[in-house]
Amino acid sequence: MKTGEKTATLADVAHLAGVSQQTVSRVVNTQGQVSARTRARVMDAVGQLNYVPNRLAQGLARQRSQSIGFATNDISLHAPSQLTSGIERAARESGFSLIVSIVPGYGLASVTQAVRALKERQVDGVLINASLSSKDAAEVSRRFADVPSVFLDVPPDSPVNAALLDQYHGAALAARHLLELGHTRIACVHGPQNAVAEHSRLQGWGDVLKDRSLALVAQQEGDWSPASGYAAAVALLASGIPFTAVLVGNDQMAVGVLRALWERGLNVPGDVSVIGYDDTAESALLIPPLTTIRQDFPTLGQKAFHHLKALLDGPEPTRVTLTRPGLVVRASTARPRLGQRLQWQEALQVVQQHLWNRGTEEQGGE
Amino acid sequence: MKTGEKTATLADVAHLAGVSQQTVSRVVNTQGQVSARTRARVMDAVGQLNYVPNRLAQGLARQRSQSIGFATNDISLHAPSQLTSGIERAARESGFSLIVSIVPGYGLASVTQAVRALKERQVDGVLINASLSSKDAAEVSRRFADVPSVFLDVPPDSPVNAALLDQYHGAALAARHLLELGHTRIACVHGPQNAVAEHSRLQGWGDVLKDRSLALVAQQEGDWSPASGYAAAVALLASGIPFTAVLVGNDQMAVGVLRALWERGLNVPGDVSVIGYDDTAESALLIPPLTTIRQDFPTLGQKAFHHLKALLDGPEPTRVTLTRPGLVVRASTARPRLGQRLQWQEALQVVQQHLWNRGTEEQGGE
DNA sequence: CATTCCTATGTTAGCCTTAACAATATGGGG
DNA sequence: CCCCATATTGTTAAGGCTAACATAGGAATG
Repeated sequence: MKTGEKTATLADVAHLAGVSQQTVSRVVNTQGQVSARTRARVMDAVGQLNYVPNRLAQGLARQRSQSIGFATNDISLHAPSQLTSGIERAARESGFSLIVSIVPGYGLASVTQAVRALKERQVDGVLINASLSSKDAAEVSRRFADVPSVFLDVPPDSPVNAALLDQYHGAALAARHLLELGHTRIACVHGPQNAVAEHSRLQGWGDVLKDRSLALVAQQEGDWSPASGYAAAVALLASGIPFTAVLVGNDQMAVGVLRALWERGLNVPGDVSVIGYDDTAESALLIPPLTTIRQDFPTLGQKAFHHLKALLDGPEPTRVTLTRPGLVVRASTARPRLGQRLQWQEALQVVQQHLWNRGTEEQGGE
Repeated sequence: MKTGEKTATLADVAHLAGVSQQTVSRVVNTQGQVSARTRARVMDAVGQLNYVPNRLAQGLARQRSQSIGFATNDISLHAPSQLTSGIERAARESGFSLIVSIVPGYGLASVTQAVRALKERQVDGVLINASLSSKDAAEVSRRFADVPSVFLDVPPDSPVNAALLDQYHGAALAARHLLELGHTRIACVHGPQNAVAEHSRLQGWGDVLKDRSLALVAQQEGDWSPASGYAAAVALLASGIPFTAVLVGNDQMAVGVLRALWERGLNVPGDVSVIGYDDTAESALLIPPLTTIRQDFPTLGQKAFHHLKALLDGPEPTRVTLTRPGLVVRASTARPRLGQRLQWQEALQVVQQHLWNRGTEEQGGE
């Protein structure tokens, strides 16, 4: 903070009110016995000087900063930003401030660096939303043993405190849905492999298919972005491998997949079923409305915070909470109807494409 | 932070290394003269004790916390989350931590509350991304005169430090684009009126139309969400007022608008042109690809931080920086072709709708 | 009326760092 | 061999707050 006309301190207030610092402290923190008269005088002085407590000093004296840290990877993505929203809210309601520290990249080193920065700030605990193997999570937890931590993106069997979404189960739900519709040739577009959650999902998809002696007919990796979903779908189509359904790692990539299929004149769900993951705000309004797996990140954020808070209040045994996502059936999935494509649909595509081109050529590029 | 086996302090390190605290401080902060031998001994002790500096104490002593605050409204929205990403990054690169405080609701009181919480934490400065009138912004700036502040969502003529996107100009770009294509019956779906930026945009749209003696034929308000965009478009259609183009306040609502038009069997851009605002990652891959106004929030966040940092380093005159967004022409806009709707398109809608319904009825709800 | 027990308030000593100043050592010039 | 400049290290006093203990009045009790 910059020096204006000097911020008032407890001592200033005490002086003006003619009482001791401690009394002012008691009034400000509404704890301990203070006579109504004194309280009024103090409050008055607080108002006059526009006193604002100094939480740094308070934290130093109390040995508790009333702040928590959130170490997360790219906060501009859907999941982290939704999580942040839930965490901040829960924290604020409990009187905690939130310090955000982005984990730049993957791996133990990056996470360690981010958490260290938070520890320097004396956060009372940390929430860690970065992909970490079971082993690495344990290592982080050990290395920062004096700072309670709750992980949000680690394998469910990690020996650390964690609040997780049951990715395996969610993925299984998606795969089972396709199976029940009668699909047997299923491809997938998954997220980055170094994302732990994605690994669980791949597993979930695979296991369900395996139960029916099936397997994914093709896989492509994206980076969560719509553009990467598009590229992945294009690659899938280019491979020539026939498939009637695609499991997609998140709804954003699904947008790209939908587009790629559309460009090829493939009808969704007539020719290809597409199922996403997340249920973002736009998913219900895409064309077609996207069948997907719902994940409630803000709520997960709140749960994670309260888990952390419990850890702060009284040490509990390490535990992992798993929240099961749900299947949301919309219009992007249906029974497979191989080889029954309607002729006039292709005609439509051509006409529509033509219209768009006309729209585009009138104005130059970007 | 919880007590584990006690975090090491400067004194502990000093003791172990057999030097004074001050010397350790000098080594840790790499400032002042320290002999190589001593430095080595200290570093060794630091390593052994796994010493981490206490930034609270440091902030108290230095009268500078090396942290900045970000007061923003709903961080789960596109703009705030993108902004956060840019700000955090710039801050981290300059050695600052970021404390996030959500502004719960609209208006001076909410903002004051959020900024006060940040001031308590002794942030060196604040970035404020909440809609505030010119007057209210000045009031906040005055009330927290001792904390340098940069505003991100205030009118461009506000007497405060601000880093803004030129919403007026961006909106004008969009309206001009439609005009140039030949549209005269233009409707709009705008965001919440209490959003300052939205006000500028409405103004931009209006002024451009006024230049041609035109006006918006209809307006609907949304809340930035795709669902609200859908509802707004439905209302627009239900009103019976004919229009050939829609200006939309953000790309997310545009998703809903596209969907509503599609459901009515209206072709975009054949029957109605749609232009969004933001250029989100999915915009280029929607069906049809969305013509929109590009806004680079992460970069704005960085600029805002550096503006704030300049304020910290040396008081400068108050200034406002305006960044001009750009028009991205894609396929959702074209010349108006009133009354030329193709019959078979409606037929297609019916068939497709039927297909989807089939897909849906097989599996129960959510 | 002395004694006990609250209630209301004050005092003192830290929390961990840094700024400012003090002190000691080192080395070269006269 | 003394003196001064420089390099290196140490000492002391904050910074704003709270925990823990100390003290002074009363009211209640016997």
